[in-house]
Amino acid sequence: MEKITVKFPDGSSSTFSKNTTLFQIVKSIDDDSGKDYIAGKVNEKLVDMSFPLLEDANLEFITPDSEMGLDIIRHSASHVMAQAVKKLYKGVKITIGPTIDNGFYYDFDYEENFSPQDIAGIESKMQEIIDQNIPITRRELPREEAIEIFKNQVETYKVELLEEISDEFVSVYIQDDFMDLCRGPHLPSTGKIKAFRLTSLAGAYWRGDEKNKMLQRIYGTAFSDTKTLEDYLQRLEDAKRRDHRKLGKSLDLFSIHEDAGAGLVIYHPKGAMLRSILEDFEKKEHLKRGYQLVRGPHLLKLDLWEKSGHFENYRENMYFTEIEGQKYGIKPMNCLAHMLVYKSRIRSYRELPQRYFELGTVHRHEKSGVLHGLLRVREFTQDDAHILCTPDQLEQEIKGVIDFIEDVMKIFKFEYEMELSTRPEKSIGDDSVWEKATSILRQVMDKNRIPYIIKEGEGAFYGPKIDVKLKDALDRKWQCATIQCDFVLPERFDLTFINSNGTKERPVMLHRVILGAMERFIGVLIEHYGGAFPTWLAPVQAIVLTVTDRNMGFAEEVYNQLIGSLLRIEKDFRNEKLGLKIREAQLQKIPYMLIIGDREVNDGVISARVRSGEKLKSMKINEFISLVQEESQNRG
RNA sequence: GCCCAUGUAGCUCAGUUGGCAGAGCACGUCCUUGGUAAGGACGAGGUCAGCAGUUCGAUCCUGCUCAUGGGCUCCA
Repeated sequence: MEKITVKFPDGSSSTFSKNTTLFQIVKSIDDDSGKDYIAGKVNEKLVDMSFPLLEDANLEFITPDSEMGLDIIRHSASHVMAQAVKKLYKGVKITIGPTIDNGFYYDFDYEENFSPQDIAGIESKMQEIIDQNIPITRRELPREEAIEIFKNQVETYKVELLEEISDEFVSVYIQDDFMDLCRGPHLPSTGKIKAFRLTSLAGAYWRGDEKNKMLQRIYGTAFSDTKTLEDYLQRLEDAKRRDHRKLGKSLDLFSIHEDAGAGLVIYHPKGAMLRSILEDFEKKEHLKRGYQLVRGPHLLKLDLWEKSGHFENYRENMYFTEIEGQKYGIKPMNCLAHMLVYKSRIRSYRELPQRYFELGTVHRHEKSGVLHGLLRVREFTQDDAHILCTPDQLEQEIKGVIDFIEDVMKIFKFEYEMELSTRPEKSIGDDSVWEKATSILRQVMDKNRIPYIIKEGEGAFYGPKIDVKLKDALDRKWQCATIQCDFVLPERFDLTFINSNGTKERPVMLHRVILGAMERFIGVLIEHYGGAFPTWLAPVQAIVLTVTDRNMGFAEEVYNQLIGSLLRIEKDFRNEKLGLKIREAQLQKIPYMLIIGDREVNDGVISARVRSGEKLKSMKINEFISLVQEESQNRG
């Protein structure tokens, strides 16, 4: 019989007869690791355990607890879920069921809507299928034959998918009477699923297109064992405690009122303070980098929005009003006024680039279903700037903005991902101009070796963009910083500058934000710090606590001296026990608690307790003031 | 906007298969003056999201509206 040589990751190798499967190899080799193998990687290609080796190969086995192993488990779990749903609900059609970060889902088309009660039933049916330990087998067959089979099963979505595949042969996976179109690999049998949970129910459009039918999506997750599943669910619970909506309430930062309107944020004193700190920070950082402050109105005449293309391309997101027969649009962006600043007189190339900065409040009509705490609102303030520069300056200006973003993200210790978005369907301007703008963005990213992913067709209507995405407590991504390269609006508004030859030339405009929107950034920031802001950001930096009523006089002096030094201080002189006051200050996540008892009054000092629980040695008030000021300066 | 769920005191949540609405925390008064995460007693607090309908009677059943949560689509 023909022999083949198999090499293992540890460098060893063995010979087997041709057609030996991975199963047989595992059995034959003396493996005392006690590990369960669920799939393999043959020459870097993932395969099932039943895969027969036909030639010499490098072979690696996949364990259930590895990243790839988990992916396979989850994929098989989604098949088991689909099988369970088909068994329970006659006439249900299956569509697609991929794995996602931390889990999987499957989309179903069924006349009646699933309810949360159905989920329990589906879970127990899945458990039955798992307990039966049904073998999962792969079959390759001609595409036409697969189409026939799925047609007979009235799985019209599968037929639709198959009709778009150009391959002559396709693979399907079969467990019992259930068959699904799938590349694989899969677990050898359903019993290998040791821990799973269905997590939620949602609607989802077929192929993600809102023109298509809405399907029913069931989300789930699976792990290699019960312990890791429970750890994961626990981590989710913990993350929910960092939710900015929860902390916004308990730390008394902001509220959103049904009476006032959805998506409209009302800042309470501490939230307003936090925002003000960020705004001061922003102004300084922009002035340091050669930006100038400008300011535009909230209403601009409709004609101007028509000229810019906003009316045509952005109308459904805008609010309109009418004053004395004149139509106005409420600004959803700040660029128009900034262009009018530029256009207010003739510009020379000598004064470019012009960098106009504004904490610009905008209103956008976001669809009701997308509103989300501070992260998606209808009125928000952007740290917006428009840079008007010569085409020659464009690259260095883009680089300048990227550096700015990196500097700021480092200060907050944010990790982020970058994306480059290209021309969308609904847009203005010539292809050549879009091509130019897109390639320069790409060029700057590549030149500076900044990793990014490309999002086709997701640019702004006037130009391509680079976005920075930050994650919330539940790892959902939110766009914050963005840089948008625009050759189109300068053209539409006939912006010019006089070049060194004395002739008129067209400037380029960069639209950019660094934090993005104050609301969204604050939302992400709250979750990032879990509400325990560093001293420089904390709306309340310290709280003065008395031990008994006797100490109030000196405590009041301390308090006054501290607020006099512009520290952000609260006081709690209530007739309560110290332990209670400390507990409440701790729950409010205040960085320092200053305790004033008889000892402190006698010595004219304060005793500070840090949020961490650490007790500092007693110090004079001035020492404490310097300590906080220094810490704030270092952004600690 | 679409799918599913939810909406009870300031907050977190019980509850009534249709018959006067409950707890803890917070709040107020009093007692207590206590040294690093919850001292005690008493008290006040509700159009059970809103509007309509069914019913002798609706917080509960039905419909619509608004809002919130998880997704989809869309965006900072």
